[in-house]
Amino acid sequence: MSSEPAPPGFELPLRLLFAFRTIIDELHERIAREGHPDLRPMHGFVFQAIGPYGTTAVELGRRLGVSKQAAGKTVENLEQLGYVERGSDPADARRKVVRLTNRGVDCLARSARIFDELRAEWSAALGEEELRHLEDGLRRLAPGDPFRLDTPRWFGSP
Amino acid sequence: MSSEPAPPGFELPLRLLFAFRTIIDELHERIAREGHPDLRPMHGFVFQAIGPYGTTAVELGRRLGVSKQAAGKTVENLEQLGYVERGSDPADARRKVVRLTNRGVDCLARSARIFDELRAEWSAALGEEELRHLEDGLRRLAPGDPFRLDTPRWFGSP
DNA sequence: TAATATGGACAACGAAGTTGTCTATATGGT
DNA sequence: ACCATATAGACAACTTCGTTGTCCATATTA
Repeated sequence: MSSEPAPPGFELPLRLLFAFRTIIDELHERIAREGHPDLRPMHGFVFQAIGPYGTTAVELGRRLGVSKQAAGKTVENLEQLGYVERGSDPADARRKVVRLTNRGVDCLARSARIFDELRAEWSAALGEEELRHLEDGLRRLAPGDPFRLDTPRWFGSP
Repeated sequence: MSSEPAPPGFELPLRLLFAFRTIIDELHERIAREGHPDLRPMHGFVFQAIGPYGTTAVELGRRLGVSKQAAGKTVENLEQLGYVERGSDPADARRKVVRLTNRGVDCLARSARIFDELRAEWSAALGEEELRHLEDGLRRLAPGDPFRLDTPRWFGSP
């Protein structure tokens, strides 16, 4: 039993969002300094969704929770920025496989490293024990694969 | 020292976002069942930003971290939905005060109640002690007022 | 009183999603 | 082998929601 009153319920979601933003903004800032200034916040996650072996626009759309057209546009953008390239699949003439370029792989690697660094900083600030508690709590509160980041859709219109 | 290896750094932000989405989706679902089906996810926060005494579009934009024009459009939408109304300020003929209608107040009250209910459910699932730890950790990791939810802008384009 | 600052409206634009439609290619049942 | 169906991708039109730029009315201040 805690003697102090519980905070209002709306604080928790705001804190969650704010903490998320803080991490992503920080990542974005650092990766911009490392030679990727034209990346948008969610691109790192798109790279993760593409993966090292490539995928197709349709599959990417499924993973990200958006339409295949939207995924196609994202791919087009990333292609113009030089992060991905499209090739044809010899086994299926319909498919066009999206793969990371060297620049894309570089970005993905840097992003992973910076995420680890950020986590290490949080661990130092909070204590590793406490941070694991936090992660564990989040896992229990919202179980499942958090990878479908279909935020645009749900943050957008009905 | 923990003997198990730390999870990859990118898991934490995904968990944060996922937990946030879970709460907001749940709120949205419940408040739709209580007579507010046309509310979009962030409208509850907009109501909070308007507050019980009303505000102006410019001030609302400042609070939400968007341009005054964007805030004005949001107000227009909410006005058409019957959640807010605009009146003139006798003390300043330039200002048009945005106030919640009865329907808006009802929605705000329900939203606050549901947020509290959701927090209570999380408290039951996790233990109040643990939940407070979690909230406290988030406060320490991302200190400051989390109310500026300028996600649209930062999730959008550069 | 004149210069500046502020609130609000209108227009044009951009980013990123959506649905709908079309073509090309695989796949599977008869 | 063939036709029906399913899938991948491209293109177009539209919506939503943000942006900047401009303009006017009203306060505020030098």
